[in-house]
Amino acid sequence: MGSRRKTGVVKNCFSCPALDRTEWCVLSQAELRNIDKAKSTREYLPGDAIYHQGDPCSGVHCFASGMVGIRKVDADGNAILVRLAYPGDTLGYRSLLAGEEHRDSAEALKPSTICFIDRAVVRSLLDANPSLGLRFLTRATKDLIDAEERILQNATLSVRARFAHLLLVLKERYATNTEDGSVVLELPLSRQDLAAMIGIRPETMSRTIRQFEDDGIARFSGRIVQVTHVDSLLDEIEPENYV
Amino acid sequence: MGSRRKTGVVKNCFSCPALDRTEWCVLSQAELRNIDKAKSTREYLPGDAIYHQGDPCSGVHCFASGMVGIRKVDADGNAILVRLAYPGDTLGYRSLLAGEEHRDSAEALKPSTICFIDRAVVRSLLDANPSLGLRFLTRATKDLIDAEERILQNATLSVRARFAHLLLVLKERYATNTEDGSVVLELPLSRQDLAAMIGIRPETMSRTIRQFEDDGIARFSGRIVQVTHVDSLLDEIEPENYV
DNA sequence: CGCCAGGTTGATTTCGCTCAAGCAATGTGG
DNA sequence: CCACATTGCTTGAGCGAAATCAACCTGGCG
Repeated sequence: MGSRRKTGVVKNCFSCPALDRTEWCVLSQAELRNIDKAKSTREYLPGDAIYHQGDPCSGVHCFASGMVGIRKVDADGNAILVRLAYPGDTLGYRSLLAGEEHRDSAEALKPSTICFIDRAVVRSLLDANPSLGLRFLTRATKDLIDAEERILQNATLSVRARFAHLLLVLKERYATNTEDGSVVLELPLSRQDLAAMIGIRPETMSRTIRQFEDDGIARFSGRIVQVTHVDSLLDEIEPENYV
Repeated sequence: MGSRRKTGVVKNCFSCPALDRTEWCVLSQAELRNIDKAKSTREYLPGDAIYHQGDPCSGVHCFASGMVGIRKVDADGNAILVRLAYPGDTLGYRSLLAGEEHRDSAEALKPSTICFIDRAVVRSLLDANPSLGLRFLTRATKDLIDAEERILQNATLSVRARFAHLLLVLKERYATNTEDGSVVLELPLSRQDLAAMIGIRPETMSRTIRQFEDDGIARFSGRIVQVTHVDSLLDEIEPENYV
């Protein structure tokens, strides 16, 4: 006991801790009640699959709490981590809207609570309440801008810079405490997954971590990272910008 | 004369050659008439900017005919080509929906006809006709899937494979004629822009082109390319897949 | 004519991958 | 409880692909 305290059952959508961050928050009380009745809730443990790439996409998953990673199978058959999802995210909405089957897999990385909403329900809500569609549109647009930003960065930046950037992003979400200017955080990912996130091999990840330690940028101990100089991370990203 | 025949003035939206490919095609006649009255049309010559990265985004541009490239300024200040737009595309909708200013620049690569629609008009249409929003949502989702596909490919595939892929994509759009199995097309891009599209340096582009010639995959003469074996291009992309 | 931008080519270097070994933590079956 | 696989991580050695640096060539264009 004690290891499951965050996975308490979500009673209903109204008390969902992530409701404010979801697209559904524009719905009326009556519409929300519709979802609430139609949804099914499940608890996932680390490693559990929420859905698999290639599965038919029969609805969306509403990510209430926990931690989830999105994976894609590459040409060699490896399920590489492509991004993280956050509570409030609606998993699988792209596949649902664009086509038939899931383009990627979703896997719980920590104990998570996730609800499922059938496509028919989503469809009827989209038809009934135009603001829901606009809300999803805004979301898709934001995701799109992020994706294009990432294309540019992967093409332009060095491995060091990309790793520094990743650390900064993770810091925003997972920094535990800050003291004398340094930041401590627990990486939610294995080295392999860290590597995949910035498109490199695990060996190169190890070496890059070692470089960062040697350069005094951060200290790594397992998944605990102490970033000694946040500014150094920023310096890594910007190759002597002049603007 | 003869070099401008494709840039005839677009009289109105109803006779727009790209209407079927736009999101606006779901609008009623009355709504389309609204756009038609509110829009302004402009002709652009190669090199002309449609909008600049950083500009406030005061509406969308409706790409009727011609050819347009989307550029992004990288960390070094170079305006690198990130993708091509096609007639029927609505330029700048991401920036309009997501935030304030343009995240990239649009530039005419060939003589082009492009209309401008003010954000207020777009907004009122989105509010009035829910299917328009859903249409844009589908579009954004498709773009998003493309972008993520590209992230994966850039990380996974070799330069040869990425160039082969680019040639195949350009072939779909710009293949002029096919004869004895070979395909001839006119590349719409400079070497520099080709290089930027697959995230490499111009020098590497030159060498890759030379490799393709030496390997008998294609013959390059200026911007004219004769792809001798289309199958060879496909072979380049799939590194002995077994599935 | 000289200039300049775009393109090609060559020489060299750098970065990240591959291959390979070793190590610590964890699990498993006898 | 020990012998042993297994898995994730690190480290080293060598290689190869692409970047970088540099020269040169070409075709406009003032």
